Order: sequence, then C-alpha cells, then structure tokens
Amino acid sequence: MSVKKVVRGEGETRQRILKAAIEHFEKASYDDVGLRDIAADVGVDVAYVHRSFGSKEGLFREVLLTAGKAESVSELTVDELPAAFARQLFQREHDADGDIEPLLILVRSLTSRKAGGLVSERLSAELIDPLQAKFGDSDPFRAATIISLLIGLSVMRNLLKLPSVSEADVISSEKLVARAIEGIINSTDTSQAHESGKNVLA
Amino acid sequence: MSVKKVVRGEGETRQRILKAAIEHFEKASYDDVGLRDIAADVGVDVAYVHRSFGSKEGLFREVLLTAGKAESVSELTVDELPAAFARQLFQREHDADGDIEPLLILVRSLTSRKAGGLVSERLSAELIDPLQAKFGDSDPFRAATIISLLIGLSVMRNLLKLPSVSEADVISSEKLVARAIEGIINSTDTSQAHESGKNVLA
DNA sequence: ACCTTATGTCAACGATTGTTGACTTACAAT
DNA sequence: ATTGTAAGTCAACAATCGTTGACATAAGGT
Repeated sequence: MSVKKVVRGEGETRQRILKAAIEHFEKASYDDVGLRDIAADVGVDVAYVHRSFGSKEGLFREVLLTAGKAESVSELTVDELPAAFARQLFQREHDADGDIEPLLILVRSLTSRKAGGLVSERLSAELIDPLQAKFGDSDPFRAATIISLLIGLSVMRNLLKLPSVSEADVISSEKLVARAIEGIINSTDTSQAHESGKNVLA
Repeated sequence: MSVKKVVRGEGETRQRILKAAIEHFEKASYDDVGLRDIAADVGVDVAYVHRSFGSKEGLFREVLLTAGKAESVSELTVDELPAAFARQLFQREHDADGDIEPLLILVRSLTSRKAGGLVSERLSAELIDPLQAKFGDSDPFRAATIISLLIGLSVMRNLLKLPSVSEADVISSEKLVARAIEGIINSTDTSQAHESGKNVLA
C-alpha cells in the first residue's frame, strides 16, 4: 500500500556503516573512498551500504550532517573566536581520542566535482554564515577571510604533509594563528598604522 | 639500435595538447579531467594525448612545470610580499587576458590521491620553500601560515563559489588580505600585547 | 498457517577510465 | 627503391566504480 522505501536499513548496522564512512572520508576524498572500502570495514556487502543511504551521495550527505553536529560556532563570542579556532585546528596533537574533525571531512573533498556542491553548502551553513552573522552583514569578506585561513591551515596540515609544518612547535604555532585571526578581526576599513612589532613595510 | 622512445610527440601538437590540458586542469581536478576531454579539444585521438606524455601523471607533471614558470616569489622583497600576493589573488577580476593561474591549478587538485604528491611537491618548491628562505630558517611556520591564507582564499574564491565572497568589493578585499598577510609577517615569537583594538585573547 | 516487512547477500550490468598493440601515413636519408 | 623514424588513428583491454534486480532469511502481526 505504502510507497516502496528507497532507503533501507535503519537499525544498528546503519550506524556502523555511517561510522566507518566517517572514518574513511576523514582520510580520503569523496572520489577516493569506494563503497566497497566501507563495506569491507563493516563486514557487509557493497549493495547494502549503497541501499542503506540510497546512493553514495546520500551517504556522504549524512556523513556531513552527522559530523557537523560537533560544530559550535554560534556559541562563541567574537572575543573567543581566535583562540577557539586556533585550538581546534591543533586539537589532533593534544588529545588522541576518537572524536571526529568536521572541517577535515569537508576539506578532504574540496576539489571533487561530485561532492563539491555538498561541501560548499555545508561549509556555508556551518561556518561562514554563522560567522558572517556574528560580524554583521556589512563587510562579509572579513568572515570569509578568517574561514579561508582555517581552510588553508587545514589543507596545509592534513592534505600536504610538509615536515616543516608538521614538526613546528604546536604551542607557538597556535599562538601565531590566533594572532593572525585576531589581526583580521581588528582590521578596519580605513588604512591604519600598525604599532606592534617592527614595521617591515616601507 | 637505440631504445624505443616511450614518450612520443615533441612537435607543435604536443604544445597544443599541453595548452589544452592547462585550461582543463584550471577548471577541474586531476580526477575530473579525462584524457578524452583534452583530446577532444585538440582534435586528436586519446591515445596520442597519452603517448605524448607517457602517462596522465606525466602530462600533469608537465602542466605544473609549465604553469609554474609564471611564479616569481624569489624576485620579491619581504616588503612587497603582502601587496603582491593580494594583487595576484584578485588578478582574475582586473585583466581578462588568457594568462594562467599557477596556484589555481595546484589548488584544484589538492584532494586527489593520485595527484596529491605532485601538488604537494610543487607547492613546496615554488611557494613555501622560497618564502621560508626569505624569512630565515627559524620559525618556518610563519611562511606556511601565509601560504595557508593564500590557499584558503583561492579555495574560497574558485572552489566554493560563495556569492558573499565573489560579490565582495575587490579593492577593499585586496586591502584586507594584504593587511592580514602583513599582520602575520609582523607577528613575533614572544607573546606580546596588542595595542591596536581590544585584546581578545583571555 | 499466512502475509508482510526489514535485513542482508549474490551476481551482474553499464559506464568510464587510463593504457596498450597494431596499423597507417608521410617524410627524409641511405 | 628501401629503410627508418615520427605522427597520428583505431580498436580493444583490464580494472574500477556506483548501481540494480532477484533471492534468501528471519521475525511479527493477523
């Protein structure tokens, strides 16, 4: 009587598939993660992975939504933003527990044609829009610049594994990033003299 | 007598293939660009595209080397860096001539497993290493942070096409980016009180 | 007992991809 | 005339991928 369900599998196995998928999408891009890889980890057939989420894209969408829950930009004040972002960026060093890194999953699949739309959408909804709202609607580029720095640093740390970056001192690096974000926040539209540090500009 | 040549095609057609390949790799990632797409543009067979460069990876490597020639970090002084980088970032707006954007090609294929190694290598050789040398070997993270910002901004502008970023005022955005880079350069190792703006760190 | 529904598996399809061997054509040198 | 080499085509291969139809199994409801 009722229409045939397109998405099957709502029980425990579905959660295990979702968890395995998150781990895979943390380590490789959308295109480089095969449904067969995930299926092998869970110990089920490929077809069941597919049907549990309707399509590979459906699975990835659910991965992004699930992992995105950890994000909490709205709870922060502008004052706390720089330190909080910097801390989250280097979180991987401190605690080695199994918590997921939402930004990393998005960054991993940035360049994929098939996943690009979803990545762009979630990145806007979870990071850029909230941050822009925090700054007010005027000058939306400031928020975008901060997010750009975060994305770039995530790329630098996770995608390209450069020794000079990975082996850098975590504490001072975190402070540098925090100050950089701070600098972007404090930057005004009017050109303004910098008083801190020696002036390297002519 | 002599060993069989693996790479064929050193004449004019090879250059046309290379040019077409550059245009494709500027618009899509390594995995999303097919040799057949390039071949169709040039008007030759797929097999000839492949054999002219030995492999798809060989073609991509040559694309990166050819496009990388345009880079000129070493010629700049530290003083000129912020403005120069910011200008290059927004170059697409001003002139619409057909010059290539080397950073964009690298950014486009950041997340590809197959191209990741080459991207990482060229990014180091052409941008990060020269910039680190300019800052001196101590504190290599400062150079990496600047490059991170550039990469992030390129991602923001070209990969995710967010209206709030694309429609932002080019002039003031360029100034903001230049000031952000400036701020990273001026930041010192010692934790130091900021006198401009309110101190947002606890 | 009967029917339904959810959970899975198995095998295969269709499309795409980089790659390769064989062939043709043309031009230049011996 | 013959040989050799570069340019370019054609057809096909092998692998991978997401996807789908058919089937088996077990549990619950009536």
